[in-house]
Amino acid sequence: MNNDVVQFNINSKSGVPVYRQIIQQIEQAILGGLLEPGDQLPTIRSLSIKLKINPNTIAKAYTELEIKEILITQVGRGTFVSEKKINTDELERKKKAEELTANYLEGMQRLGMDKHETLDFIRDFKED
Amino acid sequence: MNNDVVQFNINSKSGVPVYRQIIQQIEQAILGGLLEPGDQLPTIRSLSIKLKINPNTIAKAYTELEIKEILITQVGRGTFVSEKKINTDELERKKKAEELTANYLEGMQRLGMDKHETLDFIRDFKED
Amino acid sequence: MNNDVVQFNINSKSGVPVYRQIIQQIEQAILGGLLEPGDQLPTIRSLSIKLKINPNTIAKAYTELEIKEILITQVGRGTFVSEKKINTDELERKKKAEELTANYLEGMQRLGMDKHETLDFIRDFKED
Amino acid sequence: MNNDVVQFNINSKSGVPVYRQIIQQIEQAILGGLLEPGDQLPTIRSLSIKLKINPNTIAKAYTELEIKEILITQVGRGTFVSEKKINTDELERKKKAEELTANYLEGMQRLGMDKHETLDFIRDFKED
DNA sequence: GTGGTCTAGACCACC
DNA sequence: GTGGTCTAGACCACG
Repeated sequence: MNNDVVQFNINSKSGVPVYRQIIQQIEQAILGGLLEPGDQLPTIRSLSIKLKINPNTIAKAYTELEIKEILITQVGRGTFVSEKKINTDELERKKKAEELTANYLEGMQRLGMDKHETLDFIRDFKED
Repeated sequence: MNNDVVQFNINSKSGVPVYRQIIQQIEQAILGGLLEPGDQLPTIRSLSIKLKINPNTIAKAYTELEIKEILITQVGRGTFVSEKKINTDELERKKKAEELTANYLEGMQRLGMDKHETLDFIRDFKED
Repeated sequence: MNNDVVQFNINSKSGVPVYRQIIQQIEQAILGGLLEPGDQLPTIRSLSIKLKINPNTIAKAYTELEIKEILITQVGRGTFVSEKKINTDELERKKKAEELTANYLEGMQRLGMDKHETLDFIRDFKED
Repeated sequence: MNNDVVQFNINSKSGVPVYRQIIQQIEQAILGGLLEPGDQLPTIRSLSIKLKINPNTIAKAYTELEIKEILITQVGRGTFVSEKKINTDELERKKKAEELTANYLEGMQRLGMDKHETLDFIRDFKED
């Protein structure tokens, strides 16, 4: 069995708090359907080892998502995607995608590329 | 003359320090050619009013860019893009673009869109 | 000026997490009108000294209330009662009072006092 | 015979450990005379089903009360209130009642009700 | 094994 | 001065 549905990608130099990067990536994974209601998330300890991050930092991310009722945690069992508040609706997803895209296009524009050039750049971009 | 070549876009909720966002956006603008050696930057006061940000924060960004010799401040005249260290070289620019793009594609993938769908999404995306 | 509108009363032996006691008492104070929108809460450091508790524990309580949009924090200024989501409505207050009362009456009943005896007990109870 | 003399009331969200809530409520029931020396307690299994709680948790509560010599377990027969150490003395009971009452009145005060209003509130309070 | 609480302490961002 | 982030480590509750 493989819990690694979410490929966490932490950039500790970006200035974005690590715990916030985790929150964002979990939220995106839920919106994108990678994580579905009832799915178990990696345990705090396993993720902390994998990402080489202090367990408390992972816990902080999970806790915030629990307060928002996006995750549910059961001590002794693990942390799961909430069955209730599934914001998987298409609108929310589109909104997040637009936000990401707007930010991205702005960044590329500052680097001197308009939308057309950016599209070309992505097309030539090697997927890792 | 118009100082508003750079369209600053500050997100105070992102967790990225504001001064760092300013630095990054100025650097990108220089790399992208929007700002050229000798160009004047907005004064601290005007930018602080426009972005509704504490002047100290703008000053901190400018100071850091001065230390990097990317900007030069001439007392009583203003702050300018340095003639010296222009990192406009194509490689640096491409590297930044690749970083931005990789992050972006990862985010979109988590939202359930592959490269092809993302390209479609950008094409349909209305520029603000 | 006196910030001590809320008389925090922490019982570290009760088994209820300290940070949760703080949360509960702040929520009650807001519902009861002791704390009003815009009011500043004691700073993390001052409260941590007063209650002889680690600042992180206070911060954890404030953070949870911020996620719930009950408090707003401005770094460098302090933490304040949110202007927006004021749950001061009478219904919410009554609900909390009923919860408290039900718990209390159950406890007294287990100690062998019915409602009538409990009312007598309260009447004779010396306020400290 | 009816074992349901004690109306257990577990709140798993309160932060108070479940096993501690059970202990407290049994102790209160003994102090209040609801449970008398020699009375049988519900079996671990039946209580775990009724309260939807892990049997280990019930066992932990009973064990701790055995250590305190408040309960006695007779293998194959069940768990009983000890004949020996009955802390039914009036002073102990009054102390517990005062503690409960002080906490309660503080909570109500934070919700904006003084002793008089609280008495009215209890009078109008419908017993479940 | 799981997550939760709390402490102590370092460093950062912002006013 | 304010709060925020992160680490390290101890101990607890629960399965």
